Amino acid sequence: MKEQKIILKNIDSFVLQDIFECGQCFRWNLQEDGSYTGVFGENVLNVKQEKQDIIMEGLCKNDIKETIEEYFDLKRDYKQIKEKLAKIDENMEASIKYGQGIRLLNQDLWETILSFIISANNNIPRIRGIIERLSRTYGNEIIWREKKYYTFPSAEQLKDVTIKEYRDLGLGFRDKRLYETTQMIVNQKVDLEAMKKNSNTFELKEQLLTLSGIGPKVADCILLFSTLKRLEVFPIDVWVRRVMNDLYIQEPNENQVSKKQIERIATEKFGDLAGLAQQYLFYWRRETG
DNA sequence: CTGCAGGGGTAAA
DNA sequence: TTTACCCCTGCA
Repeated sequence: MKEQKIILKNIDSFVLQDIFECGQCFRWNLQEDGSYTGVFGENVLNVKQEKQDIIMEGLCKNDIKETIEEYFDLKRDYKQIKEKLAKIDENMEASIKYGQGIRLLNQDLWETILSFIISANNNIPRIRGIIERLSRTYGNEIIWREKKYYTFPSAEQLKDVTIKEYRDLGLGFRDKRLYETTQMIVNQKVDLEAMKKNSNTFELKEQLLTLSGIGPKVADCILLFSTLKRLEVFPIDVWVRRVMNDLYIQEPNENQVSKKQIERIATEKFGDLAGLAQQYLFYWRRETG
């Protein structure tokens, strides 16, 4: 672990608020100066934007350049993707204009699995609080610039945590789900390392669905927001249902619209970029009402 | 002040 | 296909 710094100049498609507030992550905190500080893996990082420059500094386990290239998905050409999606219709054009700085983070698979189990039927402030307490209680402490930070606890670190302890942490009915999923992963009923090498998206989703607390929506979020990075999946939550119905279906009661129907339209319109289209539409709709 | 709906769904009936 | 679910917040 050593203090490192990197400055990205003239980088395209990179806006802090878009990246950190678009719903894909829960551990990046807005600072008073407009920068964000977060913990991912063993790293603590502060990211700020000054004119055209993105300045990143913090404690990194490995080389900061490689670390952030991977985490912030810097090798992907978002400009090209956005141009392609914007041509589809005026809705996509508007949503991309709004969230033009979005990048889909490559987040640790294990952390993403637990985070999105916690997210089920929950609101963002509470999700963030739970994850913070979980890290503070069971993760490793890192001190940077005289402040304490905590890594997200590993499966091994959570292996002996009881359902009651989760409940006391404020997890509510998700206590059992966290416990069961952790046991399944520790006992290799689901092999995360094998999943990272699996190229079959359908198989990956099937495996995720065997874990407690993971249904179709959470599975898709994990496929999209973790290092698995499947851009073709299309997580459907209340906001996506709403925006898709308003734009493309116009059923008076949006709850009547089936997921199958939404998925079919998403695949037809957005193809293998459905996941990114979902993120632009979701962020646009949730932030602008 | 109390009551209640609803929130980035899932599991069980 | 429907319903309960832990906890917090906003609002009647």
